[in-house]
Amino acid sequence: MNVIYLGTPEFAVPPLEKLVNSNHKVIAVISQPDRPKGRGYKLISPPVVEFARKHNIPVFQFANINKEAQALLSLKPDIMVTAAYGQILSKEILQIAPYGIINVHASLLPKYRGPAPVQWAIIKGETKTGVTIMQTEQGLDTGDIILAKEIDIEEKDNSATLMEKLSNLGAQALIEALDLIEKGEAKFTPQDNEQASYYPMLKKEMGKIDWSKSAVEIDRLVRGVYSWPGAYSTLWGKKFKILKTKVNPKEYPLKAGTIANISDVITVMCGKNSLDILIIQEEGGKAMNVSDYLRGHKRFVGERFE
RNA sequence: CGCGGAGUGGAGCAGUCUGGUAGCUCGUCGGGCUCAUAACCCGAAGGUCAGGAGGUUCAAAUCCCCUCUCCGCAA
Repeated sequence: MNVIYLGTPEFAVPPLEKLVNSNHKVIAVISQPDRPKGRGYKLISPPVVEFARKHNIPVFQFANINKEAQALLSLKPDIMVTAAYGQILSKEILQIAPYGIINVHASLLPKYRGPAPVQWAIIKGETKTGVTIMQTEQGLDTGDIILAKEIDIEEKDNSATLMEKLSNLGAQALIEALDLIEKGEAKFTPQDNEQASYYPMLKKEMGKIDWSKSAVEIDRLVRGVYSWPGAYSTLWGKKFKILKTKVNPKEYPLKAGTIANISDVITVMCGKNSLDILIIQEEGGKAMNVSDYLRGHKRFVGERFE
């Protein structure tokens, strides 16, 4: 089938790659416009655009796709695919392709609808998640389900590693779904709205650690908000990113947030149990193992994260 | 040209304001002690202090100028 692919971030690259190498043909890639990013506000193209250019696939970066129905129609797609595209599609756009439009979503719908399903699944302590291929419709992630694939969330997974796994799993699921649709064998199952949950985009402040919470919860937060926005806390008026932690069952008779012990790691007392910080990044500095960090910094047992 | 921090032996840092023999913790290598050890003791190697045959100076890691690189904020 001739496919128009709509996607933007890193997550959307593997499915596109698999699609390019499949029997289906990607006739166009649509993504968000380049945005100023990073130091100096340089204009950066979305990862999907970079990929498409390398493979000589026509790229469109519409400011508002809903005004471009004619352009899409003239491409004559059989079907369209969305994967973390980033714009809400109008009814008109949804009806352009004869086979409609399907979406790759990184959760087991109807749970974890919304733009940050992977992060939230980790933060909430889920032990499994997955990808769902469903119809794209006007509601956010509410369309009928074509197929889903499960995966376990491991203790060591953070959003970055899990995202990568789900992205690859999603790529596989997407091709299967397209094949089913092409053969006319796809079944469309409505979502059970009773079971549905929706979680919003992460905000920067969500990375701030509340040490009065349990070590288990904080560890989930650290893993869930990695690598954006990243968990952080303040010490000596400086912001420290906390990139990797491990729950430590020890309890100390100290206020939450207090550094209880220093060895190869920094152990901080939490609301319940304590947390070993393994990788830390001081404001302005680079990320490093705590054991390295400690070599050049004074011991600071008894100090307290705010 | 958005704001800011930083580049010093293999690692992490101090020294820069108040120019004048390059230092700390760890690692590495050799030796000692020990039943033994990531412990302890002694010793050694290893740096043109990011780069500029730049400026100031009797003298620059340190003050001034330019370039490169890394990072935090912001987006």
